[in-house]
Amino acid sequence: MTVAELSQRRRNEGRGAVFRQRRAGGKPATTELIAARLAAAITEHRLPPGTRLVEESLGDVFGVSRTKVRQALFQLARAKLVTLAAGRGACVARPGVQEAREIFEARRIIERALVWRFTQVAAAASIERLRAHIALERAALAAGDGRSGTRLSGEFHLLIAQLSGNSVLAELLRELVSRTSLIIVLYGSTLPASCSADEHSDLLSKIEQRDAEGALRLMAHHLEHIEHGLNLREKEQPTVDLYSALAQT
Amino acid sequence: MTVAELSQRRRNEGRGAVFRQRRAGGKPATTELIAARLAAAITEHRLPPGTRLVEESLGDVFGVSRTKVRQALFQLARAKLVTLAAGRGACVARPGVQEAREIFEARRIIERALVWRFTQVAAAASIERLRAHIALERAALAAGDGRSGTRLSGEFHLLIAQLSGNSVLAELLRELVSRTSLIIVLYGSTLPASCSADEHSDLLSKIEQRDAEGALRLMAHHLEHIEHGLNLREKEQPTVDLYSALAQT
DNA sequence: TGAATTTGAATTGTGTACAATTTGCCATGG
DNA sequence: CCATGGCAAATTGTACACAATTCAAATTCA
Repeated sequence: MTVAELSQRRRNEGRGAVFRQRRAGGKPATTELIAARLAAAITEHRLPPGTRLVEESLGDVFGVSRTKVRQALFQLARAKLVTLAAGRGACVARPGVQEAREIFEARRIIERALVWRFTQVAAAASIERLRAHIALERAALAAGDGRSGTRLSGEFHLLIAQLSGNSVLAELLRELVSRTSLIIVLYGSTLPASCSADEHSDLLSKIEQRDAEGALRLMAHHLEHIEHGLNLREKEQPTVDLYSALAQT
Repeated sequence: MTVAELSQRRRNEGRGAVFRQRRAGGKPATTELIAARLAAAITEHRLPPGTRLVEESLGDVFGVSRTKVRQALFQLARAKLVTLAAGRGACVARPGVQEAREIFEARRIIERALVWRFTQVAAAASIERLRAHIALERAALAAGDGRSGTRLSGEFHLLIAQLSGNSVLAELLRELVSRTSLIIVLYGSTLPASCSADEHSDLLSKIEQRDAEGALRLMAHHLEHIEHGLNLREKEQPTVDLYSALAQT
């Protein structure tokens, strides 16, 4: 059932409370849960960029009133996963190529530093944890589950950040990773996720050998590899082009 | 008039609409404006850490209903400037020493990279802009305006980020800088802000000479200087200490 | 006295009503 | 046939009402 159909159904029933109560066995969803569910749906490409997010429809989906949905949307707007046009509602964000490049640059800066530090301080248990994660990635790929593969690939990077012991940086990186998944669906990653798993594995080897310099280089290379697999040509921003075009006439 | 008094006054008048309309000549404040005003008040130390932020009182101050204030508080919570305890309202955040150290480490990582890049790409106009900013810092210091001095000092770092042409990183840094000002008021900066202006000036010299390596080193040193001027001893979390103290008796 | 409990004021959490705005559609006219 | 204007539906923006919760002070009982 699509979001639009749900919205229609709600209207047909007059007051939506009946429908809302029928759904969801347990307690009503909190604002954070709604934001998390929406964020997951966006980063896992179930809600493609540009999708309109109508408050009341989402309220029906989650079994709550617009109030909580609205708060969740504001939060996601701050995380840059949705764009809020005043008086015009929310859409899943569509980061431009400029923003995409900046995000990759930011990731290179942050993740190089993180992997450098991690290589020096990582306990054996942490390395084991990463190895297990890579196994999950491979399993998802073997099962042909590309969606899980993409998610797990992002989580690998996040895991390094969390295991490095700087939760502030880990939090910053979380935002960048989720925005990256938006970029990937927009500018099509040509490289199969399997490359990712292999490169993750190589990176882990360097970390295990305590080769900080090599690990750093591999991480930088890995991120560049992902970025170059995208089609980041300047084909966007019709608005600005239109303005300048009109100014000439 | 204090926030508490405003709250009282509102109650005394029965319906607050009268008071609310009397205030604020122009149009009602938007959610973003409220968030920005609150953020400014927090980072400029007019609202010290731990201050309770009662929704209705703030609503009176800004001449709006709780709805907008609430949204603004949620935004600030995501920016880590306020903490939201469920059912217990909002307080100005009190970052712990661990978080403080992590924030400084994050800033070192990001700002070293930014200053490196800036040194390579900075146009003459950008350098001039920074020089003018340092003049503002010195003027504030000469006038004994410590509050403006602190704000301007933070803005210098932000300016480098913005002029480096990566607005994603600039945005990340903005959050870190505002959290830093919270740390400074909590853990008391012993060093006078004048040091900052001098160090900013030295940094700008290196940038002007296109000495990327030297500029990078100066920036790292500058941030360490600020951090070491703080008293980041493990003196927090009285709750845990109380528990262990009671267990002994 | 002092610990437990009750009570009530203050505040937050949530839904809902209504106003303001936007948008698509249709009629009207050039 | 296209442009224009205005109506109607849909959607957002905001305030407000009321329920749920928290906190502290007063009260009660041992």
